[in-house]
Amino acid sequence: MNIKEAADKLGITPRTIRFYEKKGLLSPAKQQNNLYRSFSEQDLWRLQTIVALREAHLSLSDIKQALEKLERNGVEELRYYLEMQRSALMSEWLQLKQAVETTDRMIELVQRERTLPLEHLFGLANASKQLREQRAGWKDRWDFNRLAPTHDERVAANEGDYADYEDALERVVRLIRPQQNERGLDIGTGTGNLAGKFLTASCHMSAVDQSREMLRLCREKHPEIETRLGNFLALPFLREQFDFVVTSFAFHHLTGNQQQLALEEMDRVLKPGGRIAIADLMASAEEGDRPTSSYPEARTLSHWFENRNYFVQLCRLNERLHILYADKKEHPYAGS
DNA sequence: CTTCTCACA
DNA sequence: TGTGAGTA
Repeated sequence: MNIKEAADKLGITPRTIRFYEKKGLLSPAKQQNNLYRSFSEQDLWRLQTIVALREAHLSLSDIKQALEKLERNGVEELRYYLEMQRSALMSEWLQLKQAVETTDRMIELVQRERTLPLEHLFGLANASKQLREQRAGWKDRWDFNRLAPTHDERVAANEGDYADYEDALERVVRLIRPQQNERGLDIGTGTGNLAGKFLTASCHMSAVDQSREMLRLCREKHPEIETRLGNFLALPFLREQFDFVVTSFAFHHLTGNQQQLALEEMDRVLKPGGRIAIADLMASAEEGDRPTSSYPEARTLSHWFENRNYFVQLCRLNERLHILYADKKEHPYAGS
């Protein structure tokens, strides 16, 4: 099959196909006499895959890698690339959303003032820029992919940061009081220990983690859980999807500013009337131990939720370990 | 109809 | 990440 026929079949131009070939995504045989390209069924299948993945906005170099791995290791690898892409798109989408909000505020500002409020405008721009950089600023300084194979042993040891681990997970479940067929999300799920506990209550669980290896183990243990690559700062879900959102032993990996963003994200994906539980190492304000600790401060987190019309309940399991439970009101502006 | 290259956004 | 023009 010649190039034009192939191009027509796929709804692209011959020019584009040659371009993909130059980029190394494709190498159709050439006829001996005239050097015309000749497309086999294999080539066509490959082109179809490329076109499909382009539609998901994968870059050509990503597609190239995905195709190579797809041939060697099968479909599982492709799934990884698609999940990566989903996570990246979600993150871009959040940034666009933020840009829209900033623009709205600029419009409002310009409309209100008679002279051009340059300083104020610039302030808005800067705030937006900082927010963007914080979102992009997540780094896995611990290499959780490497930690994944031994993670469950470590939490079972029940010491250090993971003291009272099981107890904390059980209490999160009791606080949330999962009902049949509810949708739940576990963020920073690791190997799915917390998310797994909700399966017995017949909930549909989704689990997010930034570590591919952790998620692989999670799927082995609990095939029913829907796993997604992603992190706190750009949850790969649309708004108001979940009846409850939980997280355990993960939140403290964020910096203070990132924690604010993470709370907004949890709030975004939670349905009205939904519940949130955060089990993690926190600083207790009463003790005044904040200066020595980089942990989130329990009271600050509580206030964040209270200011947004949540009913909040805080309990403390040991020196550091707390569980913050927050209940989102059904109608946030009722009565006003 | 096809090839390739150079330039352009 | 593609496209358009010009060539053979």
